[in-house]
Amino acid sequence: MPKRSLTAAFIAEAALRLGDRDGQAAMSMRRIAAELGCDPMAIYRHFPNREALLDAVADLALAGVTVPPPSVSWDDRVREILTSVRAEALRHPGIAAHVSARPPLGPHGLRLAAELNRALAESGLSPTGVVHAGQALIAYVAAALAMAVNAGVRDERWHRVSRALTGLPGEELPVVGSPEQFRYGLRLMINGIRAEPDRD
Amino acid sequence: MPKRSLTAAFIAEAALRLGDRDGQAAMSMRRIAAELGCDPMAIYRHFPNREALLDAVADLALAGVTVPPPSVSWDDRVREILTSVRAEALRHPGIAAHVSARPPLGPHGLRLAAELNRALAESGLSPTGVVHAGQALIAYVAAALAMAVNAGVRDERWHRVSRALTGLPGEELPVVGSPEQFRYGLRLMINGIRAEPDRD
DNA sequence: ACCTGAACACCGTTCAAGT
DNA sequence: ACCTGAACACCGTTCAAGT
Repeated sequence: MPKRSLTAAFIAEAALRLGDRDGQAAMSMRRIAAELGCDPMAIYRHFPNREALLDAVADLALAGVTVPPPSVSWDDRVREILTSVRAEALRHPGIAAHVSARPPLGPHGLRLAAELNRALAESGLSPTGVVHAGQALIAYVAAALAMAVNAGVRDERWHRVSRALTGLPGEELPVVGSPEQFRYGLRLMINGIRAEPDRD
Repeated sequence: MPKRSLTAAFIAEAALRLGDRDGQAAMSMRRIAAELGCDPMAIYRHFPNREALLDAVADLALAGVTVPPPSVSWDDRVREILTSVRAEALRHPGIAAHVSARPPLGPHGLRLAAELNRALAESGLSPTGVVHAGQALIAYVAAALAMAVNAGVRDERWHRVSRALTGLPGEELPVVGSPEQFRYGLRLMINGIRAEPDRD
């Protein structure tokens, strides 16, 4: 047998590669098993179900996220962590949607959530404020990521309604899910944190 | 034949009711057809595919969203519209996840996006700022809604990481996807809009 | 011309049968 | 005891056959 005892990590890595190559539609138990050259049921020996496997793959996609050193200001650290999360997830088209749909509860996700909270703790927010703001920021990144995955290209109907209200020509309107749009929302939230009353 | 010529609206309404009763798993073409007492293929006469049908159902779920009169301040209008969107979507468990996953491009969604933009236009943001901020707010609502759908209940692992950083007892931590958590993030964004430099 | 439903090409997961 | 793969209970959608 050429399959060498399967491990959870090996399965998740193969699934990530498969998704990078063939996209989200390829992330079925049957096709992942085919990629591994094993029986679909062999995967269930290492993961209770498909969702658990995808959670592991999603966490793997966050392995490359860069965290700035503590010498960097708290708001730049928040910005860089979240921008890097979005960018890393988008580098893995097969799993990006799942990254956006699930809480970051794998080892890499928890590490990043901890780093995010550590940065927010320096903002002067109250302890509950830190937790609230951290969740709000994670929610925002998740949504921006989902928009980037789903839209990607400019949607004419979106533009029609925006144009009607602002009078701007369509070319100047931000693309849904674009990096510029992402950065703007992030700035709003960080500005909002700075404006919170319970800061030092 | 008791089925009386099917219309798109009639199909969408039946699907919404079915989802309210039996949840997200019931929203398959086959089960919706069974609810209607028709052949699954009859639906394709009115919608090109399942996604188009779910888009229509999602828009229907937004029919009851309340929009405050223009006499209300812009920030209260933003808050009320978005809070109402979240609440109305959660009243329809079969379609809430789809509402959060897709841009609001149906008639009700476009109406609400227009109202949101109108309110933001009064905030003093530049025209592009209005569009950016509107998209960021919609992204935030979508993510908060997805969290409420997916989590709902407290997730112990989330709490573990938050507790480690803040030293708070678990009982005081916000529940992921809770209304309080939603309101906090919304306040951050509105505060952030107020802090934008290009306001009047 | 319109409509139906059988069929296609898949799913995730269970479970009985094999080693 | 462990593992395999056939089978179950579904999918969304195509398309040929019927009216």
